[in-house]
Formats: sequence, structure tokens, C-alpha cells
Amino acid sequence: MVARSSRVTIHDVARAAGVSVSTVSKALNDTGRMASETREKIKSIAADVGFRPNALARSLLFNRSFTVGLLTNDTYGRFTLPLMSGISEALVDHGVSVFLCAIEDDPELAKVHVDAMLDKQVDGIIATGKRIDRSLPVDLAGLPVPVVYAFTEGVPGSVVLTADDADGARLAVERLRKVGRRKIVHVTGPDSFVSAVERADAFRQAVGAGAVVMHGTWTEGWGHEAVALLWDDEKPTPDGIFCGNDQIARGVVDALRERGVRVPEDVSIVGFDNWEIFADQTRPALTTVDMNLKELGRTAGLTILDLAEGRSVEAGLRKLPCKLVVRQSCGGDREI
Amino acid sequence: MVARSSRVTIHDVARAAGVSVSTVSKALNDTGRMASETREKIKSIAADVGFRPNALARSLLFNRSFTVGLLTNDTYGRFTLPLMSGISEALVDHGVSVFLCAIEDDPELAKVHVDAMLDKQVDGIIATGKRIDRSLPVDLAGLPVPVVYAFTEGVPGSVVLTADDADGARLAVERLRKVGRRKIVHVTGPDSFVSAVERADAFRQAVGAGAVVMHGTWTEGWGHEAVALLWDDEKPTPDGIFCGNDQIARGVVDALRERGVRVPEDVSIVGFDNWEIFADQTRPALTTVDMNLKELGRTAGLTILDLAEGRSVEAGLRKLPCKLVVRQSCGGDREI
DNA sequence: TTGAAAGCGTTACCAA
DNA sequence: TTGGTAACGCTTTCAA
Repeated sequence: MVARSSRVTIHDVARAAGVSVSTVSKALNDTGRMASETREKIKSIAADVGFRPNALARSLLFNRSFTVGLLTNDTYGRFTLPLMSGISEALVDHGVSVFLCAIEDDPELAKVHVDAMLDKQVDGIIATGKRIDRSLPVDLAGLPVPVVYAFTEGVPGSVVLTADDADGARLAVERLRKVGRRKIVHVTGPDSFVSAVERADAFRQAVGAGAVVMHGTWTEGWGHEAVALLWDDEKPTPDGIFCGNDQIARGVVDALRERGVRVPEDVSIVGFDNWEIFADQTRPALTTVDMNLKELGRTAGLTILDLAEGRSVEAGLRKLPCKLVVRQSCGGDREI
Repeated sequence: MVARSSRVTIHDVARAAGVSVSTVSKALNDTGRMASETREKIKSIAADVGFRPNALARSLLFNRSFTVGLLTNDTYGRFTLPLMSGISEALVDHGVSVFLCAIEDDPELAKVHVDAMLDKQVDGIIATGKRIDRSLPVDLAGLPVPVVYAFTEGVPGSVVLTADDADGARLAVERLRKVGRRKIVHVTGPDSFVSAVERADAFRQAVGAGAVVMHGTWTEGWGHEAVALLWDDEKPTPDGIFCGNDQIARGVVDALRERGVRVPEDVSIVGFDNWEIFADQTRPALTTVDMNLKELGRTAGLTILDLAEGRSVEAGLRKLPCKLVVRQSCGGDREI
């Protein structure tokens, strides 16, 4: 047995207006030719009875569901949420909604979700994760819908969007230089992360000969440890530290305070990520690199839309610029 | 003009199997009567050609989209993500997908999203937010689909799910008592939050006469300040502090360390939220109350499903129990 | 045991 | 200017 809808259909509008269903359709969609009087009358009646077309029926007809899937294994949502927000913002104007699927690192679960999305005829899938050099635990190649990878590894020949790590590193060094820092070191995460390596390379290039890069973990603890290594040494201490993320920066700032080293008077600190919960609560608040994840999301959304609507998009890795968010940890925030 | 699907339809299966469309449907759905040989043969052919029924078509027919909407104004996702994860986990087994809509505090945007969800015939809507005593900027009453409120204020007569704040407070005090603490104070957020008040009331009841509750902001800074107030006083200092969230707890722990007060040897600390990024990184790691948001999400998902499938659900506010996550800041983690 | 036909709600084509 | 009809992909009823 088939359930009955309790909602207002186009038939109801047609009956109320005393015209045919096709006339109503044409009136509401501003298609076809008809007396503008009739059109207006129908529109007003439709509004009165609260008619809204059933998107499922239209989707079936157009073979477009106005729906995209967002697949993520970033459980904690550090990257997914801003991305999601950008995607949604870009697509809502086009009437497109977003299915969010959290797949952890479970290939089975991932497959279930992908199948569910395909069954529901999503117009495209955006894949995202925690790092650019790891792929999701599911093969998205050869799907009957377009796929865009954002902040996760894509298959060869696919469209991949990510933040420009080198650009971020350059922004950080540039800022440290601008406030007069000359002995700058980089304290960052493991060199098994492509992001860490790209930032480190750009850092070395910007700082020049003798650039010091310290790889560790992405934690506050490593920030403390790095400060101990730098200050318990005989060598001269740095006057600027570029940290690979805001957690490390937080650790560095706390460790320096405990040693009586003033931030930003004695040492300037720049973080990475602009994770506001850390950046704002650190004393002093962190000047940090923002990866523009929301903008990345917006771009991903528009790209998947282009693809879904048959416009061609250049394949390959596209790096979007970062921006620097100035707070107090670097100094110069008042003068500049 | 109407676009053509490039996917395998039931017609393709019928053609390949040399039977009619209706026979294929019956075979695959295990309905109707037919030679089990035929049925198996059709099933195998369907699998071979990779047939998956178009969910849109079925939805249109059944008037069930196997889709629910999750509406949130919790931009930062502190509460939304675990909730979402629970919802998704509970519903994926039922073939239900989740539309996530972030609406900030924009009523216009909220309406756009709600309309989009209704157009897409969602089977129900779960509304969630940042606090139980504020409602979303959109009226969800009188919608043609069921609504469940989770962690946000609902309209009278609706189904509202939330964490049991009093239970959380009791768990915290119980733990502090268990490790031998006798002079316990509660440092928490503003008394304009119902959650803060409910926890404080339960705290007072558990601790008894002379219970000290200090209201402030939900920040690390307030944690520092509270410690200053408590320790710069002439009065005897507490040996246990129950904090209203993990950020306050972090501030308290840091402030105590700076004063040379040992945690947990001299003072035991219990936080609230189990926000892992704070709880884990605090030294010592925080023993804290977990609101079981994932479980709350699971319950919300199953509840909306009940409603969508016509089963009746008791209206009103339902409080789900919290749990204590033991780390090192309270002590007793090894003995007990 | 199988298949033709109607119908879910909508849009588009063509005839009136 | 308007309306009948077919079609989107599927399930179900009813007839063969």
C-alpha cells in the first residue's frame, strides 16, 4: 500500500484555481505563454494554500537531486566544520542541501554511506579528511557522480582543493620580519606530514641560510619541550617562533611565560590554524595563520556544482591562499 | 527537456533477464509469488549489472524520503558534532541520511533551510543548539513533519532531549568525596544559564550546608581568577574543585600549578564536558563529566524515526544521564 | 507464475 | 491561451 501525502500538491492548486495542472506548473515556473492575469491569480492562490513543489518529484524528472554528499573522517570536526559551513553557504543559494556523513576510518561504513548517497542520487560528493596526504578508506573513483577532494588525498586525475601551506609559512615569516625579528625558528609537527614539510620548506626559503626547523608532535607538550631545548642550550635564543599549529604555539607561549620570557616583548610567536578556542584563550592571544577553510569549502561547493551542471573543471591540485590573523602574540598589532 | 539517467534502471535488469519490470521488482523485494529459481536468477543478474533502486522514485511512491534534517546554530560544533555522530550512527542502519544545516542565528537563513528540507520531504527534523534555555531563531511548531529538540529549547508540548545536569554534578561530587575531599567548591559559568544553575543546585544539595558556588564566565580566565579569589583569601583553601566546564578547569589547574599547589595531591579537580582537546592536554589530564552527547544523538535519531513511522512518543523534557570520565586531575584513578 | 497498467508529483511537449 | 498526455523510476494491484 502506498502512503498518502498530507501536503498541498499542484493538483490542489489546480482545483482551487479552476485550471489544469499544466497551467499551474507553467504559471508558477514563469514558463509558457499565458495571460499575466491568470498567472498572477494562480500564483496568489498557490501562495494562499501554501503550495511548495515536491522536490523529490522534480528531482526524478530532472535527474538532479539538488543534494550533495560530504564525506569526512575528521571525527573531531576541526577541519570539517568550517568547510561544511562554506559549502553550505555557497550552495544554499542554489537550493542545494548537504548530506554529512562521518565515516571514521571504517571502510565498510564508508561504503554504506556512499551507496546511500548514490541511491539518493546526490549530484556530487565532496570528500574531506584530516590531512592532505592520506586518502579516505573508500575508493571514490569511477562513481557515476562528480567528486571533489578537499583537504584529503584524491585519486590521480581528480580535482583536489587544499590550503597553500607554503603561502601560510611565508605570511608568518613576513610578519615576524615586519616586527623586527631576525632569529626565527620553526617548531612544528612530524615530518611525516606533507603539510609540515611544505611549511618547513617554505620557512627555510623565507628565512634563508641557517634556518632552524624542529619537528615533533602537534601537541602543547611539544611546544613546552621545544622551548626547553632552545633555552636550556648554550646557543643564543630565538626572538621569533613560527609554530606549526596553535596547540604547539599555546605550549610555547605557556612555557616562555613560566621562564619569565615575555611574549611578544622578548619573543614573537605566530601560530597556525586560527583555531579560535586556542588562539583566543592563549595569553597573549595568538597571531596565527588561517587556512581559509570556509572559503575552501565555498570553492569546493561551487566546483562540485560546476561539475554537476556539466561545466568542465580543471583537474589537479589547487592550492588556496592563507591569511594572517593578527592578535597579540607577535607584537606590532597596534603600530601596523 | 528532461535529462537522461546514465545509471542502471530496473528496466535494464528486466531486459537483461528477459522478464517484465514488475517481475524484477517482486523478485528483488521478496514480494509476490514466483519460482524461486526465477527470483534467484533475477537477483543475480541485478547484482551483475550493478542495479541499485533509485531512492527518489521509491520516496515519491512511499512518501518517505529516508532523510532527516539536523538544524543547528552551534557554529563551533562543540555539541553538534558528537550529536550528529550519534544520530547518523543510529539511522544509517535504517537507510536514513542526515542533512546538516548550520543556521548561525539568522532567522532568514533558518527559514530557507527549513523550507529546503521540507521541499525535499525530510521524514523529520532534529533541532539542536548551544544551550538548553535558548531556542533556535525559527518556529518549528506546526510543521508537517515531526520535530525533536536536542540540547535546545523546544515549544510547549514538544519532545525535548537533554543531558541531566544535576546528575553530572552529583557524579562529580561523588567522585571528589570518594577520593577523600571534604572542602569542595564549585566554579562555574554565569547564573543566566539554566545548566549552570541546575548543576549548582545539585552541587549544593550534594555538598550540604555551606556549599560555595562561584559564578563567572565559561573561560580559562575565570578559572585563574577564581583560584586567586580562593587562595588570596584568609579563609582555608578548598581541597576539591568542581568546574562548570573543561575550560574553567584548565584555567584552575594552570593557576594552581603556578602557585605551587599540586593537582591532584593537594587539590582534586573535576571538569565538565569531556572536551577531549582540553581534557587530554591539561596537565594533569582532566577527570571530567561527559554529557553522553553521542548517546543523546542516538536517542534523538531513534525518536525521530519512531515519530516518522507513526509510533507515539511521550512529549516533554527527557534528561539523559551523564558519565564520569576518569583521568588524573582528581586522583584515585589508580586505586579505584 | 507472470505481466500490463496505474499511480506517486512534477514538468514539457504538442495539439486544440 | 490553455489542457491533455507522456515521462522520470519505482511498486502494487489485478488480470491473464
